[in-house]
Amino acid sequence: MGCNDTRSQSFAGKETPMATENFEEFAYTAILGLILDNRFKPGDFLFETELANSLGLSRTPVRHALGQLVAEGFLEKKKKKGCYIPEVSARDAQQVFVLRETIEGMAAASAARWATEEEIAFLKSLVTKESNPDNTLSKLDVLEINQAFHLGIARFSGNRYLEHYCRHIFWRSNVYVFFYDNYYRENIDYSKLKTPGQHARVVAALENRNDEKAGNLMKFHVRSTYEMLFMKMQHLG
Amino acid sequence: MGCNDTRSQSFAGKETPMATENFEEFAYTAILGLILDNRFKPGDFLFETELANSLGLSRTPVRHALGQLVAEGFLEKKKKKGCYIPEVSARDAQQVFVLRETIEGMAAASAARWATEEEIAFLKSLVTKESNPDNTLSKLDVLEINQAFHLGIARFSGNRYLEHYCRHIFWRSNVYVFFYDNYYRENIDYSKLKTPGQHARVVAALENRNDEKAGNLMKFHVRSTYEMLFMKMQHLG
DNA sequence: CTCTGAAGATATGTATACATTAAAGTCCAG
DNA sequence: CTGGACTTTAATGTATACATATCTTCAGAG
Repeated sequence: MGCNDTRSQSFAGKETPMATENFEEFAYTAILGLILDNRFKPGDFLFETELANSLGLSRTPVRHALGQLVAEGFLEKKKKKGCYIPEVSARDAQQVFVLRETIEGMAAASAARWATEEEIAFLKSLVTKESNPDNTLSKLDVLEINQAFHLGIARFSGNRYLEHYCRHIFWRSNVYVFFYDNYYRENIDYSKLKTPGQHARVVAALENRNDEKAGNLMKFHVRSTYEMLFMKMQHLG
Repeated sequence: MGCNDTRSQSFAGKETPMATENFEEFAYTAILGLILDNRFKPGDFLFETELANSLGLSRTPVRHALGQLVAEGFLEKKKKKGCYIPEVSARDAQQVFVLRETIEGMAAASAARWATEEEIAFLKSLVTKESNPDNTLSKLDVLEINQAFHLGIARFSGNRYLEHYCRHIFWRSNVYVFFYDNYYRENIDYSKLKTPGQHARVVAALENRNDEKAGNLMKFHVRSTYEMLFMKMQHLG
């Protein structure tokens, strides 16, 4: 149970704290990295001592970081027992994605009003990258572009609270993306998936400053993602 | 600066931890109580040592609790400086209420589908209380009924993430309700305000299981609250 | 008088020792 | 066997001592 090594692949790319950040922040991002990197499975407990040792810290900052992650809903906690990865279920996935649809829809609509031209250009560059059939993008590349796209729109909404919720529900929903990924590893040409086209259409609506359209297209895109996942996840029960 | 006494009036009704709860939980609810009770003004810092002394704890559980409150957006934090009450502004209020409108609207719509008959009856009883012109309700009573109503609907939405966001944005928006309250203390007959009637109509929609109507009525209600506050808050700038 | 900077005060950040408790294991009686 | 109470164990919960960074203050140079 838990993680025995500190090596970090892909997402979990932090082994030492940056100059500016303190141990609490380092622990937070490191642990979140481990979670997003799927190093634990639902129901697994994250032990303070074990994490502290593997990160080379004392329990204090680790405990603080775990508290944050619980407060933000990435982890759950049993009193005097510990923090653990939330169980996944079809019902939970439905709750997460229904909410994400609304929240991100709202963010896209708001971004149509508040995003600067430079910000929209940035989003456009992301779409260009992921749409190019010449590039051979790794799964990780795709994940990172997708993250930059969704969190970018969240930021460009100009509403700090909305951005906060977007980030949260995005990461929470990604638990299901990763979960799915673990069970169905295939080689896919991502440029042929529906995602890039849907992203492109959202950006087009942003360029036209059409908030209603941007919101609806984003909602459609999120629902489309959910349905794609759910088709493959019937076994969750 | 900060709070010098431990006495608790109105909201801040906790001086000793309950049997079941540990010091971290006690500190959390106690500090939240102090915040909601308006013991601090925007920009005030909450010192760990001071809080620990006044609550009769060590800094450890207090610090943990402050971390939670920051993670949940009740407080902001400057590194190596401390936690402080977020500043208020017209722009911030607008962001908060626009979001609250969407979030609580969604919750009401969801509750129309998922709330049990008992839960709807509970909401109805709250409306009855606040609508009764015979009762002389204190400001505190009204605040508590209002809280029970809004957080009740959040819970009855059946979506734990949505409930989480509702709680958060509700409390955040209440900063403005309290702020306003501090500047404009008047004696008002609450049963004559628009609020009880708007609450009643939301409940009626829930009874009819009309999700769209429930959502729209709630959105309207939240916007109405905002507009009422904003009329009085032009001076915020 | 103002600006600069160095020293002191104060609050946060971290490690560690110890207390507590939930749960797993163990032993014995039925 | 089986069940229940005791023991052990391994984790969290808490207090405290110390490290560190930031703000304040005050002195001295320009």
